Parts: sequence; structure tokens; C-alpha cells
Amino acid sequence: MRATETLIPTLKETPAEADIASHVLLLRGGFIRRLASGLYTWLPLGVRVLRKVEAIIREELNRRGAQEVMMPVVQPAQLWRESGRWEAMGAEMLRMKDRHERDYAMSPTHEEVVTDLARRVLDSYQRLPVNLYQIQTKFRDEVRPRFGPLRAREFTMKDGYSFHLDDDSFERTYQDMRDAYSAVLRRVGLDFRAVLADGGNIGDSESHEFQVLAGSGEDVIAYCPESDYAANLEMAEAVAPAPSDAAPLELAKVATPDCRTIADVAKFLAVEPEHCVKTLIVRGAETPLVAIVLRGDHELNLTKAGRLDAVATPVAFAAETDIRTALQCSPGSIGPVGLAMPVYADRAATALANFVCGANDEGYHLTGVNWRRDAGGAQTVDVRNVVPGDPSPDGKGTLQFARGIEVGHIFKLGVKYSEPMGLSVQNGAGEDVTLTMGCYGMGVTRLVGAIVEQCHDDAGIIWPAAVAPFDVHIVALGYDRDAAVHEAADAFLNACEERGIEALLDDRDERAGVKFAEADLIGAPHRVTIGARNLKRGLVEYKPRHEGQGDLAPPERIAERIAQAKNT
RNA sequence: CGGGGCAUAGCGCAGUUUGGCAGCGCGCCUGCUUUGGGAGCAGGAAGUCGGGAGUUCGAAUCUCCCUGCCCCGACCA
Repeated sequence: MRATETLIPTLKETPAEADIASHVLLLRGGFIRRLASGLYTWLPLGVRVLRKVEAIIREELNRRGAQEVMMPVVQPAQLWRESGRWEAMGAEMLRMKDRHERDYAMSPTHEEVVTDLARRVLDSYQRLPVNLYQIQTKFRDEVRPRFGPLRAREFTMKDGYSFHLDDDSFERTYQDMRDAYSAVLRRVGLDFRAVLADGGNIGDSESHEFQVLAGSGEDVIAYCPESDYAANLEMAEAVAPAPSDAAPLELAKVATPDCRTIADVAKFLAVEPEHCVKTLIVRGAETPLVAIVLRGDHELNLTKAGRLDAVATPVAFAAETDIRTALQCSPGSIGPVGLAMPVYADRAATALANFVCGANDEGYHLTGVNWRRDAGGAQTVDVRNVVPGDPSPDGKGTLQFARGIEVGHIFKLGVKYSEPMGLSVQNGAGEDVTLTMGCYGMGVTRLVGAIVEQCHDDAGIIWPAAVAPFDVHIVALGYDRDAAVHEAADAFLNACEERGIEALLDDRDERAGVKFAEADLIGAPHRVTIGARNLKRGLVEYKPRHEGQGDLAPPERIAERIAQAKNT
């Protein structure tokens, strides 16, 4: 292709609307333009990248037996009422009415539609399992769209749904999809982790997120460098430390005036925060209040807390006035000793001996506290956030933290939709079986953003070869005024096309600096510079985007080299 | 949804405090020169100063209302 015939509106300066690398570079490189908050137009260059990503996804899914379909984006409310999500989805779902005043949703996801499809067409267990997917537009009216294509309101998602007679069948497909997602991300050339995640409100059990590692990512993941353990911070298990075997000291009550925080208490009593415990009071499911005890240096994990039977969900801290009424002291002086409410203690807190805690008496703390002797009623649970350096739950090393961009999420739906929507078939024995479902999502437009986030330098994007808008950027210097350059550039473009190399020839009447700067910005993996000087010796310059230095060679040799790189 | 900020030419910004001809850089158009890392000179086009109401002889500037956008927190591919 020729630059003079392609719409590539690059920007020299950073638009004020963007402040992270991927957003800035996609705008500046002429890949996307914003229409309104969270709404983006994909320009020719951007579409080329999207299509490549989609092609890879299709290949990996089709290879594993998934079949592509395409479902409507506008969906009747009736279906959503059946699943109960017309109410449950809230403002995130864009709603509208047609000319007959009937309610519709702009689909944020397709479980309802695909389940409806399945109950109409899956008339026998002999058709199972079935794995359907589509690459489609979704709309989610995000509270706060940001970071350009990383969190847009309208976006392209590959969503897949599988249907099974039993869990074994589901597990096989789940594993296939897990492999497919890893294969896609590997082919795209990304550093990523498949992490254990919370199913959130879509699924009903454990799931995996595919996180592309990037410092600007919104999610924190805990992973073990020595093994393949990786989990979302919400999910990462905090293993029990070895219990202290110190001989019990005498329980003592000490005045701790003006000590409101663990840091205050630790400093005042000259002990480390990890020898103190803090007691948090949350709302209970059965009782008004529930206590959760953590080691002084640890943080509560709200997801884990929400799974505790006695804790009300969503997890909410008790109001200070309620605490004062119930305990006659402020939150800073609470401890597990003699507390008249259900008490959960984190494993790390339980492992302590002779620790410090609040005395449930304003301005006093207890020292030398021991669980068995002084606060035996506590139930030991895992309820804290892991911290870097914690042992990995698989016993193979210690955890580290990284930030990630969630580009994919796969989970088991079970019968969450098939049951309320009546999706069942008869099995071989003539019994009605409600189908088990799996759900597999991958954000395609987000993935493009994540790629740029991971693959760029100060000058611009460095596309992984598999998804680059072009294989090679041909910089023809003086194309319009030097016949030899003109001819050589056209010939090189032809040579590329004959070899199946996608090339962009910069045939514009621009100066060298402009052309080089834009080539770096756009980020094709290979760059070939054709200038009068080197051409006199029959040479052109070749430089990979990610390397500083290029070299000179005859054009045919370079075309061959690029063709080879493309096919390996 | 809560908190903060911004809105002036296609893009980036100054001008607003203290009301008085709407400006600068980049980009765009024309011409000449230049030509391997975002050129130089000359000329030119381009603005409902986000919208509405008000104060005033006079409003980009002051007041009120509205809208849009960005950033920080709880959700998600």
C-alpha cells in the first residue's frame, strides 16, 4: 500500500485526552479516534491490527472445535427478565425502546441470547458438547471509561459459550479454551499470566483470568516466579505460617493513651506491628456485628471476607457509633478477648503467641495474649491479602506482585442460565438433564491496547510481527524528485507483494525526518529505507523496529530476509 | 456515583487574577529555497472563545444554570 492512498492521520503532539502510552500512541499513530467518552472509531491502520488479532483468535478456537456464530447486539428485554438480569444489571446496561415502546437492551454480554438459541436448537444430547463463539460489539455503560481502548464503553469482544451434559465434558472444553487463550496470547507475543480469579457475578465458581503484565494495569496479581502459580489478589491464598512455640507470658492490661492505630500502639509499646493484631468489626449476616482479626501488618481481603458465613454481603464495616454502643470503646481499642460476637481470625493472626491486642476498654491494650488461653472462640480462616514475600500456596517459592490488564476471563457458568431459562435435553436414559455451561471472554479491542502497552518505546509502537498493521514500512527518500528512488521503491513494493509481505510505501513528498518519525510511531516490525546515496551502489537500508542499528544490502536480499522472518 | 480539574482554530496552549481589536506554536493551503531523523523564508485560509441566561457602555474574562471531557476512588473483557 501507498501512504498517499491510505488514511493515516498521525499527530505530532499528545492529545490532552490521553495519558497512558497505549492510548497516546494509538491516537498519535492514526489507529483510533475518539467519538465521545468510551467510544472510538477504528481507522484503517487500527482495523488492520484488529483483523489480525481476530484471525489468530479464530484459528486457535476453530482448531479446538469451537464454532463461530453471530448474535444480535440489540436484544429484547423479555429474555433478560427471564434470567433475572433485566433488574440485576443496573445502569451498566444500556436500555432503549423500539417504536412499539417495547424494551430492548444493547447487549453487554450474550448469555441470555445464546441460552435461548441453545434451548431451541439443542434437541438431543447427541449434539453435545457444543462450543459457540462470536466476535461482536458489546456495550457496557462503564462508570468510568478510561485509558482509551483499554476500558471503552463500546468494544469488541470475543465471547464463547459451551454446553455440556456433565462436568467432565465441561472440564475438557474448559481446558481446551484455557489452552486456546494461552496460545493466542503467546502468538501475539505477550508476557501474560493465567491467574486464578473470582467468578464475579457472572459465574458461580472458580475461574481464570488472562492478565497481560503491564505497569499501568488496573489489576494486582500475585504470582510465583518458581512455579506457574498465579492468582488475582482477591483470590491468592495466604497460607498458614508455622505457629509460634513461645512459652505463654502472663496476660497484662496496659494503658495506651491516644493510640488509635496499630502503628501508634506498636510504637508506644515498642513492639513490631506483626506482634500485634487488629480487630475489624463488620456487619454480620445473623448477628449485628462480626469481628475479623488480622495480624497488625496485614490487610483485609474483602472478597475472602464476603465468603465467611457469618459476614453480611456485600462486606461493610460497622459504623463507629454501633461499635461504641456495643462495646463501649472506640474501634482503636478492640480485641478478640471476651468479645461477645462471632470472631474470625486470619491464619497469620492465629499463629501468633504473646501478642498485643485491644482490651475492649477505651485507651487500653492487652499484652501477652494467647489464643487458646485468652480467646479460644475464634475461628481460623484465610481472610487477608497476601503480600510480596508470602509463601506460594503450591509450596514452591514465594509470591511476587505484578500489575496486569485483564484481556480474557473464562469460567464455569454451571446451570446459572440453563436452569432459569429451561435449557435441558434428554440423556441416553431418557432423563431430562439441565445443561452445564461454560463462558469464555476475550476483549479484542482491549487486547490491542494491552499489546501497545507492553510493546512500545519513546518513539512509538513496536508491533509484534503477528499483529502488525504492516510487515514492512518502506521509507522512500525523495520519492517524488529522484527517478532512481522512485523506481527502486516501486520495485521493492512489488517484490514485497509478490512474496506476500504486507508493505506500506511512504511515497509522500515529506522530508526524511518526518518519514522516519512516523515509521517509528506506526511501528511496523521492519523498516527499509531507500535513498539516492545508497542506491547508487545498489543498496538499501534495512532496520528492525526494535533495534537501533540497521545494515545495507541489495533490495532482493532484504525482501527475502523479511519474507523469511514472516514465515518462521 | 462521590471528590478534583479542564473546555479559546484540526492538535497543543497563552490570554481570565485586574472586563477594552481573539493570540502563539504545530498542522493545513500557495510560492521559492532546502532534502537521511518531525526544515527555512514569504504569503494565506481557518474561531458561535462548550451552550444558555444575567451584570455592564463594553464579557473569552464577572455571576448563575446546563453540557461535555479528563484525572483520583468502589466494578469489568
